[in-house]
Amino acid sequence: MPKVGMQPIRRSQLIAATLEAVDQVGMGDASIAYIARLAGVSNGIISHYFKDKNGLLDATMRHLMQALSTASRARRAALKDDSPRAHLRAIIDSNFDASQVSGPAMKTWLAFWASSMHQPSLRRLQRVNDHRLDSNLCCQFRRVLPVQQARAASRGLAALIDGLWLRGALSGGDFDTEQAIQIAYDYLDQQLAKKQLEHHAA
Amino acid sequence: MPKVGMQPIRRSQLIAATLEAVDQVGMGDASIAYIARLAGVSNGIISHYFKDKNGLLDATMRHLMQALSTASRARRAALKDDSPRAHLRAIIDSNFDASQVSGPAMKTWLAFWASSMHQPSLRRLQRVNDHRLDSNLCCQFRRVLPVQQARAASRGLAALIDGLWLRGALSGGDFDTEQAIQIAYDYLDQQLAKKQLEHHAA
Amino acid sequence: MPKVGMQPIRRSQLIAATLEAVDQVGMGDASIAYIARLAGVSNGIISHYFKDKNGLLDATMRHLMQALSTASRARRAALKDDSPRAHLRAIIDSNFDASQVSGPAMKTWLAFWASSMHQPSLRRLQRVNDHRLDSNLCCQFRRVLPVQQARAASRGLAALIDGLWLRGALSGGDFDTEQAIQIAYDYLDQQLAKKQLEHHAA
Amino acid sequence: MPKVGMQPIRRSQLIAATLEAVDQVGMGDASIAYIARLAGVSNGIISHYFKDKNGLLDATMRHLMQALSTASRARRAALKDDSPRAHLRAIIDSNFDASQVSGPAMKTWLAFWASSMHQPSLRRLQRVNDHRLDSNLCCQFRRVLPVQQARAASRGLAALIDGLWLRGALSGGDFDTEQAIQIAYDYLDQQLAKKQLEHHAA
DNA sequence: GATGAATGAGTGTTCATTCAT
DNA sequence: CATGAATGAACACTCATTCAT
Repeated sequence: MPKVGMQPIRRSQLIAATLEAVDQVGMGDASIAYIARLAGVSNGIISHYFKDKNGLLDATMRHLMQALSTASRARRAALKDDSPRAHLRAIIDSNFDASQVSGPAMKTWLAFWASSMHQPSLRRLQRVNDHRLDSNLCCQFRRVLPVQQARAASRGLAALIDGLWLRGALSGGDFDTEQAIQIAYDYLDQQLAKKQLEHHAA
Repeated sequence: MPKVGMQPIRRSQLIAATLEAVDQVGMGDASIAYIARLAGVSNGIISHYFKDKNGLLDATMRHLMQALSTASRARRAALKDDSPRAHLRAIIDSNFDASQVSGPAMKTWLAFWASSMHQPSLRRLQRVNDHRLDSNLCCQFRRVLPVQQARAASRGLAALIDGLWLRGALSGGDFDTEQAIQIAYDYLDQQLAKKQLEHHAA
Repeated sequence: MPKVGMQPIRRSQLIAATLEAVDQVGMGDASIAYIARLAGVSNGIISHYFKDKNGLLDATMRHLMQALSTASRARRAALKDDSPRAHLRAIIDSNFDASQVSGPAMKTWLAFWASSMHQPSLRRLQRVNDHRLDSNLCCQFRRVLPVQQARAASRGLAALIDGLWLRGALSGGDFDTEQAIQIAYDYLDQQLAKKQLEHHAA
Repeated sequence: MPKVGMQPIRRSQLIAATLEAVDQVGMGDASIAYIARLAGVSNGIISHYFKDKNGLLDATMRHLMQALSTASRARRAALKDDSPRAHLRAIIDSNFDASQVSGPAMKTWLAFWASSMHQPSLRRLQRVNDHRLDSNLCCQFRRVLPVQQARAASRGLAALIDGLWLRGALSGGDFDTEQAIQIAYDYLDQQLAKKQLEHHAA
């Protein structure tokens, strides 16, 4: 059933199949044949749309990142309160969004992280993503904290988010999102509380 | 030539070669042939000592964990100050010990984490390790905090440690250990500070 | 847009692309996709005009042969001198014509020769071509030599031409055409010189 | 039935299978699977002994060349007459030796020639071989001819030999070796005859 | 007439594993 | 103990071909 203009359809179909495959058997065993079978297409189609397996994995990682940044942007655009605290909470929330703590997403992120240690193209994507979170956080912290402290706070919060996420991913299937968010909120408030201390000291 | 008692020698020789291999080419490309070449032995010997490749990876992960817990125990045994704060700082320190932030260690940990999502035996090891850090932290926090708070604090600190470690690993080669430790110390002190607030409130 | 009469245009366009492809990457790697890309058309069009890849290769070889025989005919038609020697020199010249010693031509001829060992259709073409050169040469030699000698002389000269051509093709890019032609002329004159000897002997 | 010291045995076994395969189906269709089946071994063994297919083809071409030079050396060592003419005749003979005009040998040579146009490693081998024939011929011609003439004579004879060989290969299965040798002998004598002419002229 | 989506068999290659020596 | 020869399945990838549009 060959048609015209299939490119975007097939691409997202194959990316979805890749996520599903990584969820089911891990990235190591997510062969092209396996992914193609999940997508219900032939093996050869992958090179047709992504050149090779690497192209597919690249596209899949890009898709995950875009999903995250889209979710984050949506949450922040919907804020009624423009305070730094509200923005930072929205960022925290979006990192524990359902789309990010699902099995496929978590497994794929982890696998990509591991792969990125030895694959320049993935590593580059990885660093772009890391930097974006960091800079988003820092931007907000700087509205209430001096630059030095803002930087430390954003590093700490970014690490805490990733760490909570990581331990959630590794712990099993039951991710207690609420508890994780609470811990992150706590950290956030403690960092913001330094504002007053700073003012008193000044 | 006495060939008795080779077992422990060969085993650690092969584990070391595995770590080196994962560092050099990643777990995906760390084939038995590659590891054997690094160790300077024949391919066949691996099944002799570890049954199969999985056995070797299992043993390697166990080795890493043991190294971490040994380092931690050593630091804590050397403490002159028995306070919870001192113990918790020692635990933090040992997680950013040189042995844990080296290239091979970081790459191998990451690879194991990713693999553990799909390999029951690795997953079991992983959870034991996670639990040990958690319980060590909680144990100390409970000496000054009520159980509920102690649990939250230990989860937060564990996550922060892992997150700092993770972001350090992913960021490139230059791991700013001092900054990471400082952020963790900060978090620790904030959690411990709740003791007084709690007492006042009570 | 009148799409009638495209056949001859498309056919020669695709044949030219085939020659270019064989020149660039060799016959083994001259895939339909590669040729189509060079020609700036879609993959599917080749079966439309040539049924399959074999049809295209067949047509390409026919094209090369026609080019050679056309060149030869043109040279001989332009002769002012009708002597056997003049004709034979013209034949020699046309075999080292620029169109025959160019990279694409040499590489394609060689590739076809090799393929013709295992492909009946190409082999048939090949033999027709060989026979034509032989018979053209023999025809002229017979005007001055007895049949037996004429046959030997034409075989020798044909072989010498092919051999010079082959060694030129294999040697690299720098084909010393003049030297090759000189050697062939030499051989020609020696064969023709047997005429007198023969007469003397008679 | 794995044994030790199989390397030389397996290597020549696989080279023989390669020649047979190229003879049967041509180099294009001589897949590793086909060759392995002919040799009665598994596919994987080829990489074990030759690293990859290219290594096998390289070794096969080297084998053919060595066979030729060995044959040539043997013939020349057996000469009772040390004259240039005798040596040159021996060289001619060895190029039409049964080992060189057999189906497998001819088809493989042709295929290698074609491949060498696009494969640097084969091209290098090819040029070494060409140069050897040229220099052997020239060496003998120089014993009776001035250098300039010797060089031309050796080029001509080399080309004639290759051309006769090529046309024999392409013509079908029936290689009239005797006729080819006679034509080459003729050429040889004509070149040697220039000695006297030269002297007379001088 | 022309496209390009789609197939699926086939390619070279890698690899964990087994086992005779 | 240790070797390395040997296997065969699995892999990513290529390709000529078909066909709905």
